[in-house]
Amino acid sequence: MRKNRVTIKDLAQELNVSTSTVSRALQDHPALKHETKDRVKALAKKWNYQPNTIALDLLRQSSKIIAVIVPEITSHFFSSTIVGIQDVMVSTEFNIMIFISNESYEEEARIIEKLAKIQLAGVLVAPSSETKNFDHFKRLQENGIPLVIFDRDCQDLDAHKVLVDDYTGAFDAVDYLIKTGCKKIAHITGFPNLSTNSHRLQGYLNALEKNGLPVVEEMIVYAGGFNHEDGIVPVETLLKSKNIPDAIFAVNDRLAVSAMRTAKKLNFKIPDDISIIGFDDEPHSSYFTPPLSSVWQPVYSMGMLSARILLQEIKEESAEFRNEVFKTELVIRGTSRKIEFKKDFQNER
Amino acid sequence: MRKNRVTIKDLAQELNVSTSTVSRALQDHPALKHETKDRVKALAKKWNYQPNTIALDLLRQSSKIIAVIVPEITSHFFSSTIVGIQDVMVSTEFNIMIFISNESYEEEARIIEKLAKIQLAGVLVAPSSETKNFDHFKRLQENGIPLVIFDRDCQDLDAHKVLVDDYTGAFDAVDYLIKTGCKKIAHITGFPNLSTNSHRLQGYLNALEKNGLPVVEEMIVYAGGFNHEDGIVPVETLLKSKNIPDAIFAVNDRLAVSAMRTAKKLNFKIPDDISIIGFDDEPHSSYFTPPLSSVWQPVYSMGMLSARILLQEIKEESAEFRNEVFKTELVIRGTSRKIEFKKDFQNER
DNA sequence: ATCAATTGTGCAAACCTTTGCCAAAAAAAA
DNA sequence: TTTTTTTTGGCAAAGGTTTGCACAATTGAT
Repeated sequence: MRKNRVTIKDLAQELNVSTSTVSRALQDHPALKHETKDRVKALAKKWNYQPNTIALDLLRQSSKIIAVIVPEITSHFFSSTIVGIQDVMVSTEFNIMIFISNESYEEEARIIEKLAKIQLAGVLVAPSSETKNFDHFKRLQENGIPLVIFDRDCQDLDAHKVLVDDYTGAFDAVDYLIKTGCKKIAHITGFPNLSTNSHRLQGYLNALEKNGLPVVEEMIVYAGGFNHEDGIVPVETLLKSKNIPDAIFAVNDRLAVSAMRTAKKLNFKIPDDISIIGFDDEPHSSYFTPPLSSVWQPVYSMGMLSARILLQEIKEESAEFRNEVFKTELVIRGTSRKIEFKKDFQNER
Repeated sequence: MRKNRVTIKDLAQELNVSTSTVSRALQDHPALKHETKDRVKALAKKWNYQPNTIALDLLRQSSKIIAVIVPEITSHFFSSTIVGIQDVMVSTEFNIMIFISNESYEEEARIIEKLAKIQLAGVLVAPSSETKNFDHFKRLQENGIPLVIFDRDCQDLDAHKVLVDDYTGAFDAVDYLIKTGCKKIAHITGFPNLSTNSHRLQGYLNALEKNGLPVVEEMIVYAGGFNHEDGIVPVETLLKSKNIPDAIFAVNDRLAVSAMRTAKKLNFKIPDDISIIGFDDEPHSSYFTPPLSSVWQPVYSMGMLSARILLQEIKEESAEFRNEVFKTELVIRGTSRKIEFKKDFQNER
């Protein structure tokens, strides 16, 4: 079946030298005649010699594999992050192995269990929304496996972290809505356990407070998940209640989109009757009618930086854990009103 | 740094037996006293012994790694396929390594070059849109590495293939448009080299022919890529020409969406002035206004089947190459008219 | 008591590569 | 020529596991 690979022994035999000479020749060891080196290299090339990675890994007691664990892969968010990671890794000797936790703590723990059997160079993980216990991550660290947490924070876990400033992103969005005249702003959020969600909620709350608006309990609704379907019922309830909001800030674009559809169905005019702002700024968001306003996150850069930090840690264990936080950007499109110049001007002074 | 792993030698030493005994005990070898086995197993458990994968791989001269090469990962299509693959692999001893070719032949060849250095168990690949030469795939096969091609066909390459019946999918969509009264149907397509594109084009052409409609050269427009942006100029040109279509069949949803937006901007009513049908049925397609009609593909199943066929081939080389073709499904929503009963009835007889 | 059959266990090779140490050969110095 | 230095290249171990072969010990049969 598998063709016999050319090994260093084959070369040695053919050239009547020892395997060590061949090995050294291929590595340009200084203590070797040039002529010998050249002969070896020539034959290696001719026979298309490929070093046996597995043997090398065995020798070094570690493979060149980096595991990436994400809650899901079908959203633009995580797939783009993976592209960022891969784009960094592709020019190195490392390769990435992808695992999907399906937002399940159990699955995540099982994956890490499985990883323990493989000897890998490092792990990048965006924790599942259920993950409250970090022992499995700690075990990894205790075994000397470099770890970087990205996107979602693990409080009380000492590790390298690459996050997004969700708080400010949310604050700015809600602050913007208020500046355009909205007074009753609802917030659709998800699993409260998730750092990204709780930070966005906090941003929402503080923006209300800063602008002297009251926090109304019923205006904060929880969706059961991150997908379009998960938003329909909560939003419908909200828009059919006595207390109708004049704006919705959604924790992500999918929920924002389902809010849009529900609002339209109930004959709300967007953004005149109700403004909507999402989070993530997915590529198709600008293609909806009206185009969705959203909070953009530097996902690709986040993936790249996470990868770089991990590589750095693999190269040399660092004394301190890094904690990088990326800034978001508010992208205003058609689902929110424009700030009028006069108003803005008044605010400025 | 890395903690010392427990090896079979450690166990052997502690129990005063040879490593072979330990090895056999852990494998429940028949020629071993029960008592010995139990003692070994107990200690292995107590010391949390984990077999060294690398050593095993070296022995078997092959790792438990499967490479998956896709043109991109941010679309719903490929990310879902990957989920299908992963869902099959997760319950096996195999893990997947993902590589992204960015629709580039060169990159694809480079990846395969890189793979040759690693000894892997098998490869799953959706070829890039530029790939016309299959020597790199053949080289893989010649080296005895099991290979499965999915989504995109490689004509003249003998390999396991898991594809989608793009031809019928397209035919049905266009046939449907004609049944709803459309007479001037345009088609936005992409790289003609790609099997999926050419099959969809063929389905479009044959549907016209079957219904006695003429093929108009200018009605077939080529977009430079698969993304939203790539559709804007071609569609604008089309809709501003003298010869305005009454329907657009797009080769994928992204282009369909950009056609929708352009049509709206030019004040076309959808579907009254112009019908639109896409391909892929991405999850958010139904959230546009009006909701996009599209051709659904069983992406998840395709990923799963590809993975299963590869596993099968890894287990035992099969005599024949399999060629599986999945059926699509036409999903009619708001961007295309409904078939009126009478009309349908008339057509039936 | 002797031999054969059975059962349990160990030795050592094999998988491929790197590398510390040592020795042989060559060159330089005396 | 002899000694010293330098250059060159080989030996063997190490990394963890499996497994064919052989050997030892036990049991059963004669």
